[in-house]
Amino acid sequence: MVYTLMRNAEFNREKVLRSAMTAFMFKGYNKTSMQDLTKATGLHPGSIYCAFENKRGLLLAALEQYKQDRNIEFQNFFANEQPFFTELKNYLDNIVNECISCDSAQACLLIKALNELAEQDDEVQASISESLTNWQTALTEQFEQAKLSGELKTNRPSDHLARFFVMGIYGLRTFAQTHPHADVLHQLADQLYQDLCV
Amino acid sequence: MVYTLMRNAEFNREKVLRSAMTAFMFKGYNKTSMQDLTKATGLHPGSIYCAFENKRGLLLAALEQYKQDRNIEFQNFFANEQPFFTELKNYLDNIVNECISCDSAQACLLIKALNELAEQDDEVQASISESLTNWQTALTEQFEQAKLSGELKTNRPSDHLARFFVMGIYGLRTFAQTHPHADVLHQLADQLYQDLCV
DNA sequence: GAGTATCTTGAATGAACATTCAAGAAAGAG
DNA sequence: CTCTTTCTTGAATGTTCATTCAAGATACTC
Repeated sequence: MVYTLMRNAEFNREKVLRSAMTAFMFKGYNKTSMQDLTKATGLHPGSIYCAFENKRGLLLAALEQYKQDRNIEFQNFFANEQPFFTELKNYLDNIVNECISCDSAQACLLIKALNELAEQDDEVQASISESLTNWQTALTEQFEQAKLSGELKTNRPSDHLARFFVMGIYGLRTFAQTHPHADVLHQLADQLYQDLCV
Repeated sequence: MVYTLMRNAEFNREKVLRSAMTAFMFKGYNKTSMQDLTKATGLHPGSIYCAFENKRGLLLAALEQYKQDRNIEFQNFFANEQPFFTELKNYLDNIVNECISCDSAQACLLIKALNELAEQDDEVQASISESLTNWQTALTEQFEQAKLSGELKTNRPSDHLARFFVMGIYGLRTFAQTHPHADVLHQLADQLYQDLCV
């Protein structure tokens, strides 16, 4: 008797991870209890521990899923179907709107978790830093491409531009948490855009 | 028999609040236990509850103390004893060095608590937002003064300059948590400075 | 020095928490 | 249909936490 094919877990891993993501974004990692997570994911404690080892493992898995989802979103914004400046502006506008919404589900899990856990957990810190660095690199490539195509004229190196842009977005997201008027956020984003693209 | 003058609390309020500040900055509000706080402050639970109502009250008091301490620091940096550009550069350099140190005691409690608690606690959010707005206003005044004295030549309004500077610092502090090379932080701060003062 | 109002102490309390585990359900193989 | 493996379930566990409170210590008034 050889048993090769056995039962699979019944839940949808992506769905579960996206529910966990929103739960973590809503209350932060520490304030999100296992009870919150069982409610959000629909999984029972045992299933979570079986699939993800523990609460921290669920966070790490959710971070991976988040990273993947945001990557796909990024590729859609920079599909090279429109002029670079238009694509960059749309991308930034989207972030500004997420900020304005004040909806925790539209925040950035990476930044949120980084701020909460960077000093507490080296592995989480490393995972997040890597994702953010990849994002920064992807932006660098976009700036570089725009320079090569002649759309972007500047003597500043592409990686400096990407870095500054990233810093601006970190700042924007924190600024948004002081609940400023939407105009203020638009103006700040616009200034960031001008600083990079003129 | 009229008893007017009674015993005072024996602890030094400022010292206690500064200890609490560092404890909160080290682990964040939620992860800092009352046990951590009794160790850090040297106070017994009962004393803390008597003086500050509860853990949250201690945070609110610590935030007030932090705000006051940072205000004094700000006044020292902008004492009008040196050219505006020098003072601004020194101020920014100081922040960059705090970022480079990776010492949680040198982080910004306001930003840290804002990121952790903004969505959870309206009163804490309001207290922090007010402090940060005051800081921004103080910066606006410095830019305005520099324009009046002819040191700063720009057609951008002072409050826009201050806002952008503040956003940059929020961004810088988050960026620092990804542990970049010190040069990168210096370069980012320099670019922020250039963008405002040219 | 006696009396009293106030502050200090830290063990006790109960709630909330992450995690475990044994019993039950389900599905593929023969 | 039966057996075995795997997954699911959720109550039980032990820990940690914020908070309380009654007993003790202290300093001021008269």
